[in-house]
Amino acid sequence: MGRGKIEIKRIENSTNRHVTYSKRMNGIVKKAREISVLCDAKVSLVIFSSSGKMKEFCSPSTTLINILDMYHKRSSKRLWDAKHENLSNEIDRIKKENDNMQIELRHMKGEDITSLNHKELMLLEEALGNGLSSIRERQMDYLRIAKKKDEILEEENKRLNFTLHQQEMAMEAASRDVDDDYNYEQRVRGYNSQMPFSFRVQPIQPNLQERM
Amino acid sequence: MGRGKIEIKRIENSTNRHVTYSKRMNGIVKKAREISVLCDAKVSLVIFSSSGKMKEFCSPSTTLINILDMYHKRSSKRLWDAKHENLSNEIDRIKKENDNMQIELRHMKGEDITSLNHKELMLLEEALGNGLSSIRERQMDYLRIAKKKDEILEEENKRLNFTLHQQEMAMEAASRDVDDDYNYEQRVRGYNSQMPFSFRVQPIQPNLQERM
DNA sequence: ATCTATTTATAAAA
DNA sequence: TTTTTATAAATAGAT
Repeated sequence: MGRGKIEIKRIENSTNRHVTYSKRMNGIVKKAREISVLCDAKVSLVIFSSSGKMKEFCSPSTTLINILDMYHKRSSKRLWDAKHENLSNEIDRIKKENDNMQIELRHMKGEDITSLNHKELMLLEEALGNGLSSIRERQMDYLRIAKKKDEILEEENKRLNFTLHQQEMAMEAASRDVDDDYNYEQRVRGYNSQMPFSFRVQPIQPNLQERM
Repeated sequence: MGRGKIEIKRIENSTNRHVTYSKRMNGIVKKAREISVLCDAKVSLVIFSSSGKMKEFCSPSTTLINILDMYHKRSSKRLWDAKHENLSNEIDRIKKENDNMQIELRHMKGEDITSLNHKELMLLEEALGNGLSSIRERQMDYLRIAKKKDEILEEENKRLNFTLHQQEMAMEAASRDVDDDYNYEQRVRGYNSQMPFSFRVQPIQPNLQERM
């Protein structure tokens, strides 16, 4: 396509060669862009001129990295070292594992189970039953702990009330001895009745502080 | 360059698109080969069709790896390192996802639940309960199908027994006419009483063959 | 760069 | 797919 036909062999005249390079290089890039638009193709094109100038084209829908990735999967040629291959393999492996777990989880939540047969359903039901009973047992633990805590608190309460009562008795006796001590007793009584019940006693059982 | 001018935009007709792809793809590869011969250029060309078929061209004087190396030096874009980093990040991400699912699965099986608080246990219990009821519902479906199958079989059984009985009666009547036919009747009776019950009737309800 | 005669690529049809 | 063929596009050589 030109004034004359040319043989496809190295152009010896350096000027001609460079002129032809720049013309054809633009031509190829244009063609690459066109095929990627017309035909939905992903193209990666890298050209180095004999003088070392680089030209790159990549379809707008992708990246060179992406294309190399696809290339890698197709060609089984190792573009990057074993390390990368290992990473890729590991990703595949973990993804598969992930998918399986996802499916198992969905099944345990009762989703997507129409594909399961009777036996599989039985196993699933058993697993769920076991899970449920473990969880209920654990909840019973909490209940037991709460009850025990209650008991201890109540007992301590009683003890403290008793002590308090004794003190009051003692003070009454004292006030009978020292007549104008009446005001003091009033102050003590007032203090205790203002304080919320829950602050009057402090449990001293660290093992029962479990999180609920 | 063709019978008509075309706009450079995606060819919607899939046949045309594929024809154009294969023609232009060959065209580009030819051009790439030509420029690399005529002008001493190093060219790497990778094309993926929309259907995923790959075509590669690389100047005979070099390799893709070589060109990528040169690309790497020129472009300051880090191809390998970026790739490596991406892979590592993805692995981390997927692994984390994996761990979470693993934990969730274990919890649903009633394992490792001592770290859960009361509210978390309640939610878990609810999820398990929902799962169980879905599964039991599905099992009931199977049961219903089995019952229906049974009913149909039984009905068919009755019908067949009735028909059989009628035939026997007819034969008896015949044997009363033809005196020495007694042996034949004995053979027929013997045959049916040896056959297992389940083989005497054949269900004709393809929709009830669901996998169990 | 730009022009243009010619070659080449390819769109449409088969 | 591949071939055919009319036409569009690319480009060699000149300017």
